[in-house]
Amino acid sequence: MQLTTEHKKLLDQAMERNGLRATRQREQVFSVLLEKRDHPTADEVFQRVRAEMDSISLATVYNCLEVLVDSRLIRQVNFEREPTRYCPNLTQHAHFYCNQSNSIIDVDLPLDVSQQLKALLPAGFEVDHIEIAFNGRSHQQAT
Amino acid sequence: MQLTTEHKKLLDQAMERNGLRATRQREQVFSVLLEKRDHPTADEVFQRVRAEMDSISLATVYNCLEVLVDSRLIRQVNFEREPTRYCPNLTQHAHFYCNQSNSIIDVDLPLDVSQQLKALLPAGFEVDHIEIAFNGRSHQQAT
DNA sequence: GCGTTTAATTAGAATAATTCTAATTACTGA
DNA sequence: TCAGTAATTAGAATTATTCTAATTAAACGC
Repeated sequence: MQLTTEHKKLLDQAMERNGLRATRQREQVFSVLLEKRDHPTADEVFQRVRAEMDSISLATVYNCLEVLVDSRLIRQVNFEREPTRYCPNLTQHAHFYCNQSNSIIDVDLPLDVSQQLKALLPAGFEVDHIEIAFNGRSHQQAT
Repeated sequence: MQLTTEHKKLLDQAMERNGLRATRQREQVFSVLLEKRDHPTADEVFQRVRAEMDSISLATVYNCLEVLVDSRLIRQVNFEREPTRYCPNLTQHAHFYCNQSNSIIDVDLPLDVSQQLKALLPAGFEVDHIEIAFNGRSHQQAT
């Protein structure tokens, strides 16, 4: 699978900005994440990328994921002690972990709700990021 | 350090309820968590308990922590890829991770706010638990 | 109280995700 | 084309945690 020109540009610019190179490996990893947005683990990303680029190593996948996270092109999602998962959804959102299907669903987080959360903090607390994880069951289709 | 009679009773009842024994080790682990509420890791708990009971093993500490979590006497807190931390604060609360001091501060979570969060979910989503982690810096004293 | 059953503890090995290391390969710009 | 730097690679190392098998401790029936 190929990156759309739009995403390719996004990647190129982000790499440029950080003095890094938009390598084939980084493109592929990014592409795999955009293609199937099911919050794969590093190992799952590795399997998927390998289907198209069988020389890639797991270490490179980890490296690419780190670079993409640092460049703010993707987000890292941690849940309990499970392996880290990755998602390309950069809008403010929370995650819902369905215990039944073992899947993760993005939940849109309106600005006013995150403001309200920040308002819970005493003065002098500066927030970089809020991470919200719901845990439960859904009778919906998983994404 | 000793458990207060109140906490001892709490532990005894919880163990009873689950058909488990309130062993010396479990008492000590519980006591250590109640004494210094700084969200220690399993290893830190191990160090602290060992000061009073030098025969205890790390495996036992892990076992005790698991039992206490399962019996709902303590809570498990995960942050990114860091070692799991434990806290005896059972009230609804979020956590603030200060990047500066590397400490964790409990943030009270009013019922109406958690209701509001649950309201973000589409119909058919049943929530067991919401986990909220703030990330940033605080110019306050860390607890 | 004494032996038996069952649960808990222990030390150390095993596991699993991730990071590190050192060597090789690929870009980039003079 | 060459030099210099960045990225990739394979495999070793690390780290938190879990597992295993053996030992110890507690509880129960008598």
